[in-house]
Amino acid sequence: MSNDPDIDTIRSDFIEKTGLISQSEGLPRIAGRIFGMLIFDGQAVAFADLATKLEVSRASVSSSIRLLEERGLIKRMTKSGDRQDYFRLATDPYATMLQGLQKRTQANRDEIAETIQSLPANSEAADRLNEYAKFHESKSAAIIVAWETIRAAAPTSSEPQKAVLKEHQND
Amino acid sequence: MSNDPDIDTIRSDFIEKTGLISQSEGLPRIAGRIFGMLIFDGQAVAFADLATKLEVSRASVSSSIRLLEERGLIKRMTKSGDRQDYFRLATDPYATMLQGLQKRTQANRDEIAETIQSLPANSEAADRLNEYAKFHESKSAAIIVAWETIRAAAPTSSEPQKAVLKEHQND
DNA sequence: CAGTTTGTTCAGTTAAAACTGAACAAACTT
DNA sequence: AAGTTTGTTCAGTTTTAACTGAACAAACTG
Repeated sequence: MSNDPDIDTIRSDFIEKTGLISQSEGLPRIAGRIFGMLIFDGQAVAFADLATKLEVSRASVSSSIRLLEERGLIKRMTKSGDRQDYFRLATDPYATMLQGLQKRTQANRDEIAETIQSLPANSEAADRLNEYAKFHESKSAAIIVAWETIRAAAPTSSEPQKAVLKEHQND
Repeated sequence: MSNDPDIDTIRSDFIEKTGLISQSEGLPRIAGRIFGMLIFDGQAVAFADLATKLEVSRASVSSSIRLLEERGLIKRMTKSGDRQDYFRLATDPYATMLQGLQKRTQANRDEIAETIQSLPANSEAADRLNEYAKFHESKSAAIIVAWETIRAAAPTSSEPQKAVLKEHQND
């Protein structure tokens, strides 16, 4: 009874998974699918292929790509003799994701700290707000730990890029 | 130039902040506001007061309360001689939040691990998926650290509950 | 008992986000 | 130059989630 799914099914299931995971982390589903496709395929993928294979509009690809670039999770590349843009994962996307998460968490903590500062000196609410602030602080600190773990585990700068693909300088 | 905001302004600003923070963590904004109100006020708040003070419908209060109860973040109480339900923060809501986050993160990791398992033995994609799985794994591990930090820091079971308020047994 | 208070449920509305099609500008090709 | 390919933008649509009002059941009150 060999009911092993074929590789294409595995691939698209994985892409759907990353779509859902990303959605739960506050990214649009399409952005997560693009990210998953880049993980799975491993090579630079052409802009048009993203739209075609994911069956979404070029507009959606464009805006999701922008989000992913802004967050530093993917890189845009060019191929000599080809007018299309290509995309691949950034060098260390997971460390970058953790860094982003940590910054947002820290920003939340700071917001709460600000409220505490503005409270009158004797306010009995201060202790409770401080518990809440400490929660964010611990979370932030823990993410830094995770970030260091990831950085330490992945110092191998992966396989060298194919010569024909070169980084696209954007600014 | 004493432009210190009064306590009510500070209070509602804080409640709005918790609403936004919770929203970024995947809870409806109203649930976050309820949570914030319970933090700030420190005492058990009546169901009707939640609806009135937050200027939302009883239906919204009901469903947000349900979410917060399900996640173990708040507790329902009764007051003898009063037919209303009252709500207060659960004993250790932040530890519980971290625990929930950790479980979801671990579930994501497991999903990816499942995909890796189903890949043919020689698949060159496996390494890349494994990086992604390790990312979730590190995140999960780090959250456990944060959880332990919080638990260690907050062993004081706060001030004793007012005698007139008693836990509501729900199942 | 009829009438009130209370919290939940559910159908329907509103609001927010995701997504699309079409127009466009820039860079190319012939 | 006219025509093509490519990615972005933006107005408008679709989808999803949040929220509400009204009906309801349960528990109480007089």
